[in-house]
This record gives sequence, C-alpha cells and structure tokens, in this order.
Amino acid sequence: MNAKTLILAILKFQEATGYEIRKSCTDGPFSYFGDISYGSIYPTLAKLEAEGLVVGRMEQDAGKPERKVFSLTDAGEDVLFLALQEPPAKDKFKSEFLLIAAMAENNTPQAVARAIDMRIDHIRDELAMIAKHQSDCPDGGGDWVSRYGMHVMSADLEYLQNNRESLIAIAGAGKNMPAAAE
Amino acid sequence: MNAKTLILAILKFQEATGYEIRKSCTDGPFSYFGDISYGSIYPTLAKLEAEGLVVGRMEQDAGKPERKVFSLTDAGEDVLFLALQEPPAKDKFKSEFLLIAAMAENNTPQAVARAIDMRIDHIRDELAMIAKHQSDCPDGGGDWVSRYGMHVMSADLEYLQNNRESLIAIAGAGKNMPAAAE
DNA sequence: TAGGCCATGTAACCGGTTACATGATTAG
DNA sequence: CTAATCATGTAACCGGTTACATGGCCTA
Repeated sequence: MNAKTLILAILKFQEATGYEIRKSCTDGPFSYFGDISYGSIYPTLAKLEAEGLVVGRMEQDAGKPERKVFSLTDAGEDVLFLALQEPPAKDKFKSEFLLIAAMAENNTPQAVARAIDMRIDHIRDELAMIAKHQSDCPDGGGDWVSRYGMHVMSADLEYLQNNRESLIAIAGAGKNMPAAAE
Repeated sequence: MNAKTLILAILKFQEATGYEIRKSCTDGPFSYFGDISYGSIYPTLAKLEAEGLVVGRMEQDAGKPERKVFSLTDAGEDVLFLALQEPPAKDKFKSEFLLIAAMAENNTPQAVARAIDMRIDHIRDELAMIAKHQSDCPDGGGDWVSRYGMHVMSADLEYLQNNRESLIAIAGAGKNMPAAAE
C-alpha cells in the first residue's frame, strides 16, 4: 500500500491533519493497511494537494498550533475508487516472534518467555483497540472488518495462552547454547 | 527483520545457495519472517562471508550451473543466537484486502468478490504449504509454529467463508459509485 | 522452440525512515 | 519543572527492489 492511496483512504473516512494521519496509521485502526511516518506524509500531502486530489484548510484555535486540515476532493475520490478496484497485493505478515518461536531450542527460556508475553500483550491491546473503534462503524465494511479482526485475533490469543508453557519448555533444549545473558 | 539475521537463521536450518535462500523466503516457510530478493541476498551473503559468519563452498554438478553453497560458521551461530535474544519487533500485518473490505460500500461487488476470493485462495495455499512442511519438523519450535499457523489460519478461513456473501452485499451500497469497470 | 527453472550477480533507483529543527500548551 | 501531546516540515540516508546481463538445462 503506497502512501498516496493510504492517505486518500484515511481522508475518505474523515478529514485530518498530517499529524492525525500519522497517528491513525501508527496506533489507530488504519495501522492494518500500511505504515507511514512524517517524512512521507507531509511531502505526499503536498503532492496530493498540487494534483488537486486533496484540499488543505488552515485552522487556528487560540493557544494551539496552527493546523492544516486536509479533505478529499471529488477528483481524489475518483482516484481512490479506481485504486480500490485493482486486485489487492498479497497480505503481508512478518513476525520476528515467529522466528524466535521456530528457533526456541536455540534460545534461553527467559528470552522466549518475554517474546511470547510481548505478543500476548500486543494482541490484547489490538483487541481492545478494535473494540474501542467498533462503535465508530456499527455496520458496513468497517463493522465487517472489526468482526473479522476480533475473530482471528481471539483464535490467535487462545493458542498463545494455551501453548505458552510448551514453547518455553522447548527453549534451552539445543546444544551450543550461549550463557544466559541478563 | 533485517536481511543479515534472516539469512543467518535460514542457514542455521540448512545450508543453501543464494537462489535457494530467496525461494524459501519468498514462497517457502521462511516467508513469515521477512522478505528479501536477489538484490539484497547476494551482497549480504558476500558481506557475511567477509565477516566470517558464513562460509561458501563451490559445487559443480555436470550439466548444472556452478553453485555456491553457504553454511553457518560458529561465529555466525553466536551472532544469530545473540540477535534472537533481543526483544522482537512488533509483528507486522499489512493488508490491502482489509482496506478494500473496510471500504466495500465504495466499491463494485465484482472487485470485492475478487478480493475476498483471492484472499481465500491465498490462505488455502498457505495452509497447504504449512501442512507440507510440517513433516520436516515433527517437534520443537518448528512444530509449535506450524500448529500455531494452522490454528490461526483455520479461524481466518472460516470467517472468510462464512461471511463472504455479507461482504459482497455491502459493496455498491455507497453513493457516487463509479461506473463498473471491466 | 518457447518458457520455466536453476544460478549468480550488479547498478540504478526509490519509497520511506530517522533525526532534526521549532515552538506552544497542558498534565503530572 | 519535566514530559507528553499537538503540530509542521526538511534533509540525509539507507535498505531493499527492479530490472538487467548471462547462460545452460529441461519440459511441454
């Protein structure tokens, strides 16, 4: 997902500043579609405005930094809809935790325990986030995706909790283990 | 997951050529940890060899291109184990399909149907791949990860199959729909 | 005989990150 | 008084991709 389409999509849901866009695709519900930072958001927003796909409006509240709120134009909507009709790229799932788990016999029980606990916490946080945002879209595609996420993540969490001990037990079984650090 | 650690990890499981490394992290079971292509594999392998973390051995079979098979050295193993003990980065899941689903009301039923069918096929393929590779590691971390993957992906597939129609029904409900292309 | 697979490698490019610069307000 | 949050933006850098160059074998 390139920065352009992602920003267009976010603005289709609601107008936002560069700062807000960054937040919603770092922590927020848009984090599942792609991840972009300031260094690409602001320049992209400028390009998009030059192309007439978004418009920025200056806002000034007393005692607050000036903000530039962007919203989608009709032309921007057309470009977004066209992009959405293209066949999607394969989903990407990349996990360092999985590598640690797959190589558990060559690691310390401590490191493995920490890795799985981090993942459990992470999924719990995401589940909480989905629950929080689900009220924003009680039906339609947003709701469908929320339910999907909760279904899959619940299964994920379930496995992790039920098999935590067995993974930790695997750790340290290999030869040539380094002396336990930390 | 940077190219260096990923290559070291792959070589811990079995020695391989640059070509084989690329295959196993594009289609194969290592695709969940990271994705690297020739342009980064070969230079990284050269660096790794210069650092003494891997060694390459030339092999020549009659009627076949010459191959350089790399394997991990003791120093490489140490570096890998150290890297594995670091707390893992948050897992990344990025999905264009999810964006299409979330915006289903602004898309054509055809495009939405194609997107969900592609995802269903994709998950079925991955499930088949895991089943195929599971026999390679009947126990330990590899087995744990295989079971994990099958558990989560089965839940995923289940939701997708049970809710396919409802997502397609959402499509086309929005205003300002573009004329159906294709 | 065309295309795919095996196999190695390079050079140019680029999308996106990191880190920085700046500054006001509010919460702890 | 410090840290966090809100807010915008730039410049340097870099990891990794794309596309290319090369070539022989095997299968449809």
